[in-house]
Amino acid sequence: MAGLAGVSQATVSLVLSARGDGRAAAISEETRQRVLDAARSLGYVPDPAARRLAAASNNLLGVFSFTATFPTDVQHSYYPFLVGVEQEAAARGYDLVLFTGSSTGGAGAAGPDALSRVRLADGCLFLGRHVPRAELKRLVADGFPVVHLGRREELEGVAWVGADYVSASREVVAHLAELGHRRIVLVREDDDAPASTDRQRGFLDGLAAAGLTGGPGAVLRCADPAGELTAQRVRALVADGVTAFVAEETDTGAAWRALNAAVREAGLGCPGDVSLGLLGSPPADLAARPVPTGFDIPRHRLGAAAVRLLAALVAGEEAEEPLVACEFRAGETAGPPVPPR
Amino acid sequence: MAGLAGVSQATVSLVLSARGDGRAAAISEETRQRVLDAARSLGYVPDPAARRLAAASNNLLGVFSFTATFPTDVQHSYYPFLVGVEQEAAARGYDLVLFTGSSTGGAGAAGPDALSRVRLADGCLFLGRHVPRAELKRLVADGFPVVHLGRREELEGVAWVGADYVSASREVVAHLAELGHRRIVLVREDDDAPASTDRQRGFLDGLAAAGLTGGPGAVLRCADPAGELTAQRVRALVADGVTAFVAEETDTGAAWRALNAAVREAGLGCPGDVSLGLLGSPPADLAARPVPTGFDIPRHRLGAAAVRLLAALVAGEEAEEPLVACEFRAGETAGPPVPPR
DNA sequence: TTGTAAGCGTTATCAA
DNA sequence: TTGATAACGCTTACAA
Repeated sequence: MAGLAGVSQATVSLVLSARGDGRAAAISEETRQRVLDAARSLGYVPDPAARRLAAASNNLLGVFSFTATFPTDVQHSYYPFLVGVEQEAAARGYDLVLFTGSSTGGAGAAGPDALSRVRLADGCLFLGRHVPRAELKRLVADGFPVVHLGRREELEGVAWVGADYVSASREVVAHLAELGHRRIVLVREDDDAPASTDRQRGFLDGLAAAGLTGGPGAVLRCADPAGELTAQRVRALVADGVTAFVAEETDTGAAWRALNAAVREAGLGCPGDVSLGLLGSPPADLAARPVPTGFDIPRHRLGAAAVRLLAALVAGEEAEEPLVACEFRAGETAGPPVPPR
Repeated sequence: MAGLAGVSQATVSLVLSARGDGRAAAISEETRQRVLDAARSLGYVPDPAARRLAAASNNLLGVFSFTATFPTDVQHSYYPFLVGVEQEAAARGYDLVLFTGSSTGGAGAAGPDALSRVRLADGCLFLGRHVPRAELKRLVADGFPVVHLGRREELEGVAWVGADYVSASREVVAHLAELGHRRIVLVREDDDAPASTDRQRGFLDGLAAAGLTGGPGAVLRCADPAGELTAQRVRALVADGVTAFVAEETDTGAAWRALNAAVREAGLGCPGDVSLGLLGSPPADLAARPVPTGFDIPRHRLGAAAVRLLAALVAGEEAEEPLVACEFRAGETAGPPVPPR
């Protein structure tokens, strides 16, 4: 190549990497053209591998998930996040490396060095619930840029991006309070995932902000929502003055399902007799009608925010705000309170 | 790294690249362990770019799409393919590089060298309709392993994997013939996409195999199905002895929609009065009921097959059968023929 | 069984 | 404005 154009390899490099940049100043137009022509006629393209070797960064952002990145079941997949991840990565000129099969028994599933593979990229995004803390912290300790998608305050030093469940839950309660509800009950499952805790906090904050009292019965915490949340129980609560219920969103949608079933079984209409709220998005099979009042987790934006943060870390910049706001969804399951019949 | 283990760089390379292979014979178990331990403690991972440059492989398979890889609309996305791609890649120990933003204005959207980025990987999978032929053939000519997902016979030399529409369509016709239908009409759009042509061929093959005659009217080819395929037309055909219709699947589902609309408008029930078949999967909004008799394109398996083929090419092996069988779907829109009322 | 050394195709740093 | 030349981190003969 350099031969055909009659110049040195270095000159070729100069010409070809100057493309786009305005600073073509260092090369004479004639040489430039000669090189460009030769390149075209040879179909020459700089080898990206060599390029990256020499330039020490490879324009690659990793995505590592502790479960299959593309599970067969679209509902429980990371797909929505990836949409945002890809868009933002593309916008910033990064390509994505999907580290496959963490759980699928794939590429490097085996050893504890499975995680080391990610060092191939300039930085890596992590998704999933079950994180191998040690390995992750190791990466961080080595100065490798790491971002976790989902709140991870327990893992000190690990940067993360998460949805602001607190504010979103508070907003839903505020909406109900504004409609006139005075007694609202939260139905949640009995685990202590950050996502659950956050929602409860937001719920209680919202109550307080509206001048309402949480009281002992305001949070219905049940190991098995379907078992505890009976029609009878609902009827009793309503008789006692409760006019609205909110359920937390979980993987399975169990709380929301149980709540709906119990209300229906109690012979109560919604929002005719009671108002319902869902702190999150409905499971796919219940997505149709009626649209639950609640909020949506902006998965696209979360993915994008994660990439932004990661890109910042890679560039050695400061981390930004890790919380992404959720979107309030008016829905059709909440109306003014109605006194019990 | 080599220092910590007290061995030469070459030994490190030997140890690390022998992994998986049974031929660890050339290295003493002790040295091997020492290197492995050192690597683990340092979190060392061979630089893929360097690896590739040094003429080996880097365990990376590329995925390049000519539209955004992750369109917001899941329905029209490559998601189903990616499920298979990821699974198969994981199973074979490959990681995936998503070359982003071909159309999104991303990473390398610009020049004609956008495609050259894929050379970083050991081989690359291409998805999408609008292929830059020249660039692709260039890659192939350079001996870079390339597989296109979807039939691409026009691009000589480019390996591809596609669905076997011919056999699948033939099977649907055979099913109808077995039910007793003697006059079947194919409704197709008026373009010459390979997918359309294949279906028609399968349709005619199926007719012939069942001892039925295609005849001039067996294929209803209309530029605008909605315009041509009127209720009147359907009624006339039925009066003339036609007892079953099959429509091809297209992006928009236009043919199938038009067929359904016309039949309904003609006051005919299905499968009571006429049987219907769909050569493909129904559009999402019509997916519910009734399930159309027809076939499903096994997108998972297509993705997996593409990876298998690509892996074979990367390994310098022979290409395998590029056609993936579709799955017959009994559905609920076909029954025994009924004489016109 | 392990070490030495020659590339691989760029980029970057100096000189010229 | 251009040309040598030294990295870059690895693989792979070939030598020890």
